Amino acid sequence: MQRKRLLLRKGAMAKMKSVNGAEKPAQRKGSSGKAGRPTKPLITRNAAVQKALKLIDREGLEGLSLGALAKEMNVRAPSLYHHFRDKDELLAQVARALLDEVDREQDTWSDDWETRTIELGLATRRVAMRHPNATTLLLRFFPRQLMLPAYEHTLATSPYPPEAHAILLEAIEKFTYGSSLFAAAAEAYHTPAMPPVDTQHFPNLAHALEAGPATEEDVYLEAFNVVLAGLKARFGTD
Amino acid sequence: MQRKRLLLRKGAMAKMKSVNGAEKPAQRKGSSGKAGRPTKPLITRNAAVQKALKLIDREGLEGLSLGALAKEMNVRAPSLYHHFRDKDELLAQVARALLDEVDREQDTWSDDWETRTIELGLATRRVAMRHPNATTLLLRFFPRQLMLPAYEHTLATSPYPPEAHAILLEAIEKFTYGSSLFAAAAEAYHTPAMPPVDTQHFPNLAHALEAGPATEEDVYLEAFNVVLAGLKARFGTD
DNA sequence: AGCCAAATCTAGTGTCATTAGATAAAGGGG
DNA sequence: CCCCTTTATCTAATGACACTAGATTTGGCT
Repeated sequence: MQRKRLLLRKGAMAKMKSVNGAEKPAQRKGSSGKAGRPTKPLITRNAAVQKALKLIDREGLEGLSLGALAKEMNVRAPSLYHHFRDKDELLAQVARALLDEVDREQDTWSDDWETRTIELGLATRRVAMRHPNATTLLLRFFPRQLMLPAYEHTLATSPYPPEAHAILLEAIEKFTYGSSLFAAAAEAYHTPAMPPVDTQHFPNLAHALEAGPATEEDVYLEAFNVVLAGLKARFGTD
Repeated sequence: MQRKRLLLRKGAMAKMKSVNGAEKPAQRKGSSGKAGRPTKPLITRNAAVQKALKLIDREGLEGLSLGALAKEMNVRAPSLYHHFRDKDELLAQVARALLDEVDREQDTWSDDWETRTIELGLATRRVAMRHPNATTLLLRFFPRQLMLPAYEHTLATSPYPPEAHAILLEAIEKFTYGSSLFAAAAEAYHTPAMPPVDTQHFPNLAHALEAGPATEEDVYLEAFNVVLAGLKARFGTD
């Protein structure tokens, strides 16, 4: 059941833009008030995904039930199944929407390799902090396809030899997502990134926490520079 | 309606035992087969947590329902609420159990700082790969308290000055968990860590993937060494 | 001997994802 | 213009599940 919607109807394409004028209207238009097909589709994949993300931002991941999303769209929950096979497919699209936000910034970035690499990581982390409740979705539904062009660009312009590439990606990607996921989780669940540390038992740790860079993002940036320095030390020639 | 059997006399109950023949063990011991407090507690927090982890390992995170766990323990689901406030409290204990596995290895580690630091990261990653279905719990319920002693030890013996400590922790911890979380997620959801990459469109990326170190763990280790090299480059004196 | 607390049970409740099947409009072909 | 298929929504129902209420039985303390 549920075909696969390989083909968008052309008519639908033309309007794809109205995504948003829907605040309150979306009332049953030319209908007798019963059920059946509406004059104008009430749901589009895109609108549903965006509303879902907003709902998650506002209420948390657990706050996203199909019922709640449907209500948000002035529609009933089962109708969403006409557009998504199941809830997971919707969530996967939300994850994709997150990385799309990163992707859209790319043309504003520097040409210098190190700078651009930092900008990619930082953009990723900032999207995570903009949507902390949704960030864990990236773990379950990582749309790596989306990032391949950016990664290819990173490797193609990198000053390091091919043998370094896999290691370079591992270091940068995993560090960035590790930092982003934990920072987002701390925000989402209202738990401090670090618990109160007993200065008596853990003097070095306690000191590190108060003496470190001002913001968590600054710590991230400094650590990113450590990674870049490591790449240069291990693989650099100049 | 449905009477509540408030007034049944004990004698009447004596024969209604045939319940099920229940697998084999943990049969009600000194009981007449009804309900009530058992002679010996059937549930302990620890046993429940361990069984929960096993269930997650076997069936996935979604496979852990309180009903399933209860069945595993020859008990009914609501009984678990005598030992855990709610499911989250149980899951938090499972997360703690994971880090306990890391913790228990500590005394086998080297005294050399870099070696020991790698051993800590590697042990963390290996626990994640031993329990890939449970690993995401670390994001929601990170029992950082457990790791404080290990972190303090790392800082106390590190060859780097205090200003470096916060950055050092960020780099090592976030990289390690980033790698572990993604590797575990790939395993848990049966999705490849990297999708098939089109050699035409992404030549550098494709080459990096086939030319890189043999196993994912090897890539992790090499990248870890990059981080360590970066620390030395940025903060080292010798 | 009696009472309170502990540990389990049976019976629900409400929420939620998901399915089945009815209904009505759109859009195309005669 | 009528008919027919497809599309998009609905109502109703199902089954899992987390969690609650309150009954029941036993252990331990006084």
